Amino acid sequence: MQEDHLKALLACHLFDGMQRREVENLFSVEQCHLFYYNHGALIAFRGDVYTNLWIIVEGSIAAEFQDFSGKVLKVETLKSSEPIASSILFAPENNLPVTLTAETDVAICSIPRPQVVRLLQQEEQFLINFLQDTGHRLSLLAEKLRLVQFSTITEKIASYILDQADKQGTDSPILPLTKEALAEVFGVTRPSLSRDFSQLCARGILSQAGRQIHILKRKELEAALEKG
Amino acid sequence: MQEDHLKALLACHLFDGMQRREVENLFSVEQCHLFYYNHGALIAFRGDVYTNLWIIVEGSIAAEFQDFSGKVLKVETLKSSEPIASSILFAPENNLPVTLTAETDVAICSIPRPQVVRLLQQEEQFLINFLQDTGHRLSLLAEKLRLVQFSTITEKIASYILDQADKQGTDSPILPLTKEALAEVFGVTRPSLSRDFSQLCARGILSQAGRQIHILKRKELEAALEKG
DNA sequence: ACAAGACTGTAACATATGTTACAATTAGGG
DNA sequence: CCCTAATTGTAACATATGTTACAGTCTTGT
Repeated sequence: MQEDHLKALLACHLFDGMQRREVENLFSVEQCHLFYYNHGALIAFRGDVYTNLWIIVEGSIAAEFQDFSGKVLKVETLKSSEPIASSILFAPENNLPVTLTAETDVAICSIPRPQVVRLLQQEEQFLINFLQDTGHRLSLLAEKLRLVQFSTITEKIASYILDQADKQGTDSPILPLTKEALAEVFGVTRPSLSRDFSQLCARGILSQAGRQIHILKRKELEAALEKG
Repeated sequence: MQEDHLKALLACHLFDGMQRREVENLFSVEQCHLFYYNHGALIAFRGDVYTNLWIIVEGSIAAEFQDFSGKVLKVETLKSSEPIASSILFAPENNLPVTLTAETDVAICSIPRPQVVRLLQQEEQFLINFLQDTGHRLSLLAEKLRLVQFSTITEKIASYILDQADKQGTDSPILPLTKEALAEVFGVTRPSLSRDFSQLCARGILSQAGRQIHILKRKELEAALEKG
């Protein structure tokens, strides 16, 4: 394995709080396999059997639901050093709940389950990290479900923009995604998203120039969180 | 603790494959607390901090999302002997993702987290069971999200009825829920559900008399799974 | 600097689902 | 067995979102 891939692997949060030597004592990198995918490649389908723990060591991966037609709901973007579907590794149904697509050129390290079991048993820190990761994913997924079910497009926009303004520390945030990608994250169509953006502008709450947003009436935007 | 509550506790799948004596050696029932709730009571809100592992020892609990208005999406029904929100116990955000409501009179056993940690470390079987439970919940939640996002009401009905027919081993299944409860499970309004049921009847695919369903054209019902 | 492709806004229209209200039926408790 | 409350079907209407199509603008690679 290349040194940068090994570094990415050891930077995985599952190994937080462990020394590199401890990790290397407990599992042999030789027994892991590396897989490479090109940008845009389909890595795995929803329903595929998942029996090894995959950790991304290069690039990033989209985890999403796909309709038989083209409809998409993006669940999350997984980046280098992140484990994939940790919860599923030990689920009674070992099937991936989402489809995985390479958003860039990607390299994945595949760790056999017995090695994971050994780490869980022999390293308390790894156990805690693993449980934290699975718990965190469940929280994310539950929140996603709540948003999909209970919020209108306008509410999603308001919540997203307020969040970005917060993160970027300004009332003039720049969208980190194209509107097209944002539509996938929200699980709505692009024209519908565009329409609602326009309405918020028409109401004088926002102004936009491409990805550059300006919050003009923050209070009304916050009010839109609860009323649409 | 009453003997029947203790029995329910030990019947929890987390203890599968362990002897009663092993369990009792590893954690002291004395350090657990019992909580009682009446039918209909609110047990906990979404967002509440969750730091002990709760196991139902009597009755059943609805885990659901609730709108600020009255809209409800039921995620699952948790029955006696089932653990609650096992994933969340170790999540970095220790907040319940759903609201818990008592569907009957309920008794809950609350196990302090340190005791759970000890069990996880010292009993491999418990660790496996715990990971299986969290994995299973994630699978369920992911599937729920997919259904909410990608299927029409008619598709949900078709899928549900075919599933029930399968479980009950007959093409004339009886709905185990009122239509009102079913609407909550689907996250739709009751009149909308009723309207789509009527349409399926009008198309000659089903007939219904209260909760008694008859599948008249199984092939068309199966086709409705993919096309609405 | 240019061309090709990606991204964006917009409009007219279609459709699924929600809202509200009311009457008919059923089921359970006293 | 009856009475009340829960459940159900239905209709007219409102609304949110999807669909399709097109034209304008921005990006990016060469």
